[in-house]
Amino acid sequence: MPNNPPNEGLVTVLPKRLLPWFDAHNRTELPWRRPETTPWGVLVSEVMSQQTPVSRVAPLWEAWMERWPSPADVADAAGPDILTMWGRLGYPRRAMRLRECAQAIAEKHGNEVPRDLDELRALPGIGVYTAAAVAVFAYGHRHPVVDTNVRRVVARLSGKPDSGTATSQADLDACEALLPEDQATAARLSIALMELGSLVCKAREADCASCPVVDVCGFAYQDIPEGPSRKRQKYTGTNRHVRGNIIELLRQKAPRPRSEIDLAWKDAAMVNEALAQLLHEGLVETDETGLFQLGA
DNA sequence: AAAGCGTGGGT
DNA sequence: TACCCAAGCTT
Repeated sequence: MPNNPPNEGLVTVLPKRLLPWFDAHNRTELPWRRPETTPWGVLVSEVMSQQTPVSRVAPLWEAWMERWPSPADVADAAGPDILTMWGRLGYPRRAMRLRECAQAIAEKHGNEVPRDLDELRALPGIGVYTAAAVAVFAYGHRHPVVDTNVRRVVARLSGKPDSGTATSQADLDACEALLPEDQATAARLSIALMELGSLVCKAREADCASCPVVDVCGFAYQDIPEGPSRKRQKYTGTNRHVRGNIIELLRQKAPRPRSEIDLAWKDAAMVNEALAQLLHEGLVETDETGLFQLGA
């Protein structure tokens, strides 16, 4: 009896079960899954989806890609246009970083999204997850792609509670150990794992009854205590709330005088603080006459 | 390395 | 009503 590593079975079973399941349940209506989508389109979809539900991203991605199809198009766009187009997706700094990313690709990579994981990781706004997602989903490479869905799925498969914290090297290793050797199969499995977490093995409630790998899962038949959940952040009444209101005001109409910025929040001191930050970060600026507008 | 960064839908 | 959750990244 060979002493196989514990994941040997799963490595064989997962593709056999998950790939057919994915063929049947893959959300092909997500616009970036159309076959003609470029690597840049994939990258944009991933950045927009950072901490934002894909249902809200989809329509915006369509409009964005139609207006600015390539990195060079985004690189040349004006700041106020970028921020207005981004709309209410949230975390507007992502939009500005996406433009920086586009500029780097246009200037240093010949307007082509790099294939190499480290080159991707070096781009503004691209972290470990997004770099892997682009390398795998756009180029079909073999890397662990670990977002909150995959982290949860992999943890549950092995019968452990999801850490609920930021992805660790151990999470990456655990995922990598589940990938088959064949590149194309590994890439397909990576999307399937994420889709399973998104549609079936959900955070609040795992729908084990409709799971294609329920019989090999360490979670399904056990009472796994939930791990410490990620620390939740307040929004109502916080600095972020004020910042959001100010940016929204300027998306609606700009330029505006300071007196109208003060309408964003009843606490003037909080407006002062938030506005100072936004000016410092370049999300807001003043024109020659001292009126406020979205940053260039 | 913990904290900060938007927004909205579901329960 | 609150709270949870959503394809994370940066400093």
